[in-house]
Amino acid sequence: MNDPAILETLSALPHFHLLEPDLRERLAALSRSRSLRAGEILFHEGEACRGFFAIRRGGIKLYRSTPDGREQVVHNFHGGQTFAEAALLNIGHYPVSAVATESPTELVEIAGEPFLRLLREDARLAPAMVGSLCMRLIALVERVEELSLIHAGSRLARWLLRQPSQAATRGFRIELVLPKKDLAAHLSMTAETLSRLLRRWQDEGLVESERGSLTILEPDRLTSLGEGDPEA
Amino acid sequence: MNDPAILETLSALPHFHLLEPDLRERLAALSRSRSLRAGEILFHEGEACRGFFAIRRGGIKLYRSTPDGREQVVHNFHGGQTFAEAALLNIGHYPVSAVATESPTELVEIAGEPFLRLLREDARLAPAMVGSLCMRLIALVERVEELSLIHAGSRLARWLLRQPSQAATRGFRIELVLPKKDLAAHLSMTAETLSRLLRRWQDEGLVESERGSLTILEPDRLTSLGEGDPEA
DNA sequence: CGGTGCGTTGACATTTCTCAACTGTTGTGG
DNA sequence: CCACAACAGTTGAGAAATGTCAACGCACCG
Repeated sequence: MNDPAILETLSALPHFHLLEPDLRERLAALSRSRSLRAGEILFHEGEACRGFFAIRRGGIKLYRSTPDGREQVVHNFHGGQTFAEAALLNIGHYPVSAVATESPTELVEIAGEPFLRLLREDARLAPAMVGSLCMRLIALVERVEELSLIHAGSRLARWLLRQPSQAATRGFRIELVLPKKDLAAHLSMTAETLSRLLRRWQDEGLVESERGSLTILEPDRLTSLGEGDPEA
Repeated sequence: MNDPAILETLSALPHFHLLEPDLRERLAALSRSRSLRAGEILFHEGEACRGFFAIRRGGIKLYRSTPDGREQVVHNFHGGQTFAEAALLNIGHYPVSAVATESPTELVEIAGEPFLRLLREDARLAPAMVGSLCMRLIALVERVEELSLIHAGSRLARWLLRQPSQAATRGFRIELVLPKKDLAAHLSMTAETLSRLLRRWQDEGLVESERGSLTILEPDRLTSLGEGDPEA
């Protein structure tokens, strides 16, 4: 329970990394570690919200099940990210389901009621959260813009250019944290369409597509693809 | 400086409209009006953050200059929206540049340092902002879900069901605040596709489509359309 | 070695976009 | 009051993008 790793994980979060140590320790005191294997369910859509979560390692997929058995991915979270704060702070239940996507996936769960109490009692906590919520908002707005693009190629180009990338020999290399089929779902297209897009761009020398990574060779042409439909 | 319109503008913001009047007045006291013409720069990327902004009328474009001299549009804001909170609350400098896109563009600037002080001193302010930021987060997440749907019909059905509607004789009537072509763009489809969808649904007795309003006649079938692709 | 899951490719069906023409409304100026 | 332009909305025909289904290769893992 009193895992020092909890404190460490919390300290690294955008929500809390500006907090004074004593406050971080009070947060750690109302948190606990959880470990899941790939496929294990963390919570179900509609469940009462008992707390929110920070990811130490692994990944969590938020999804909603449709009546016809398909599932719609709402978001994927990875190490260093938090989720379900909004559920806790506003609506009191989880609006989506959450499942671990990797083995192991290690989480810190911050208990809901005690956290809300702390939020009311200590005036330093809320301002810190305001800041990090703003960051999340900005990221989501960018996602909306991206999804609003009509052409699958534009959406992919935009996504590629927004990824933090490491310089490589001839271009920018992007390590994929998702399998390509999940990337396709994230971009609201089928795995086949993504595959064909990447193949065409590779043939044209725009990108290099490998298993687990993508390399951007001609950022400028990608930018124009991302901006409009000209497709050239 | 002591423009009553400032108080009015601030009161209409989601961030602040639940605040007690005395607190709103303290906010107004540390705010000032600004007016720009199209093309005027509000702030430059990298500049120290002096405050954040609410738009009274007009528009603001946030953009980033790329090394090769081109500019990448990050977002466009319009009346009733706020921006640059994240810069103030989190990183201390503007990560993008901002320019007015219309003449005139009228803003309220909330001074950064005094605002942060007020945020620390008055414990009512931050929780209010956390609440409204969470609401925006949830709304955006729903929008992302909506846009993630592959079929145009699903997106439209979901949108229709999310609108606040007034009961009418036989169904729920939705007053359109946008022209249909703008609604189509919002749903990431063309005006023609929207028109054909509405015509088909009207022929099938699902909805009633008029200029300026839509009426939902069979919410249940719309729900199933919005949930999956069965299209029946 | 066989199984499982990701990624690719091909053939085909469907949706959706594009382009163009047409209608009806609204607003403007003579 | 009418003619006319401007614009939203509709409709049709054909093209293009994208989804669906099915088969296959390839890596990883027990």
